[in-house]
Amino acid sequence: MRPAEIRVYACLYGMKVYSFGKDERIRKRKDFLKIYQDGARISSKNFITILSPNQTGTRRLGITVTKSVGNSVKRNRVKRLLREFFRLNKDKLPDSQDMVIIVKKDIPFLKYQDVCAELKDLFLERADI
RNA sequence: AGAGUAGAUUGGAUGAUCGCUGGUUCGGUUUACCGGACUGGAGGAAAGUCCGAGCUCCAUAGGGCAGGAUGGUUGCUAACGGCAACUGGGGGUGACCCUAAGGAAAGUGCCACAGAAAGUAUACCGCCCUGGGGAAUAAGCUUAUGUGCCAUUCCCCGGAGUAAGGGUGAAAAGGUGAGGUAAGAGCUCACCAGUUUUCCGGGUGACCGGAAAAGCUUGGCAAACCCCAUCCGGAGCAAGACCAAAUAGGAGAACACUAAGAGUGACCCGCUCGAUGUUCUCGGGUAGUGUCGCUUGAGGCAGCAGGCAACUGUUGUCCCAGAUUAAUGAUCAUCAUUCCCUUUUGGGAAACCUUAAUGGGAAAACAGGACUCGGCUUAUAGAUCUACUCUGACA
RNA sequence: CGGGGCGUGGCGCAGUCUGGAAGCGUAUCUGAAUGGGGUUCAGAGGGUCGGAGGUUCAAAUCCUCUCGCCCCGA
Repeated sequence: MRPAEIRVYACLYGMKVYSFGKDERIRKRKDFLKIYQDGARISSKNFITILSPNQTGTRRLGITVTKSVGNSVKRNRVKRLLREFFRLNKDKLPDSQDMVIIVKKDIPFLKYQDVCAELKDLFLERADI
């Protein structure tokens, strides 16, 4: 099913495509620990991504930003950028998959385009496999 | 014009698309979601957590003793270690700035090196007087005799006085002058500086101004111990209150018994509760994307009045974040601010100066609520305003 | 929210309590020794004592404020 068709179906069932509700977030410490144990890790320049299948039928995102990244303004900005990327590109990701993104320390000031380019490379590669 | 001092304000704006989150409401459906509409959604420091309070709980906290904090005065305040005004001291040409600023004649302690001595002043050198011994010398007297006496000078040993002087040191015991003395010394006097006491005047007060007396002259350090005055019970929203099912323990009261232990996060006294057993009554510990606490408050804004001011009173008006893996974002467009480049216009011989416009590009800080307030401190691109001072020039 | 610790040559530390010349090890450089290197020996250089202010005759040390780092408890 192509993205355009998903949007059509979504409109028919009254669902928003680019929303990002609470169901799509990983919010429990237990879940995080489980994904850390079982998931497959992919490292890139600024992020470490952990992927793990789940049984809920939805794609879920969790973000880990430690204190060493910077003060709360920098941490919040990185989280917002990653959330924005997930929100706009989640229809290209496989179903029933949990995804935790860990932000490395000492990263430079990122724009949205930088995040987009880095993560798109990553997931296009996986799609080919 | 330049340099500077003090204080205040602001911390980009609008729109579109896609999202996040609180509230109200409507519909679907049904007790949990979905959708629609309307509406609210970070700061001057939200930060650091350095003080002070509210609020909550802990036998409502009484006494003692530790410990801690504060330290000019008056006022403001719910309170403060905060603020305002004033006083003393210090700095600056000045606007102005800094100031833990009670007590050193309660006690203890410390003051390196140097120096005689670093605190009940001492007595090493020096100065002066004097006892004894020795040496030298001119005159006089004397004698067998430079033998003795006397005088002067020097040296050695001892006694008494003195604090004027002594390359030091951060600091040396009031300073200058005169008298006085064997030599000296506030020993005495004059002037000056300081201290204490008393009196007069001003001020609510810190304190200020003036007068008199006492020779009184007493080093510094209490951000050394300490003394004095005032204040402080402890813990903190992870405080604290509540909740469905299953499983099975618990709680309260009375009686008996025990006096161990616990409540008390400095300790002691005091106070309160009581291990265990029996009987009766009640109905829930744990758990959790749980609920409440959770945002209306010593609240914001505007006007008027009082006060030098901090601030207070009063009237009107407004409701302005409540997340919990933790919400305010992303993209685009336009405008405004600053800077750079290009071209054009005006002046000029040129270098260049300057006004406006076109096009292109770049920059925009410090920083994100987590129970709530009042302060303090720290970070901060750029922009704006007010008052004042000094220097230079001109009138 | 509460509590504690650290900051001194390039690196690791002492000195701070009780104020009085800033030191130790290692590293660096120079020389000696060796055919050369290492080890060893001798010598030298290198410090705003995290920052600012204050007290004091005098501050790494005492006091106040502040910056950064680390740890612990609920």
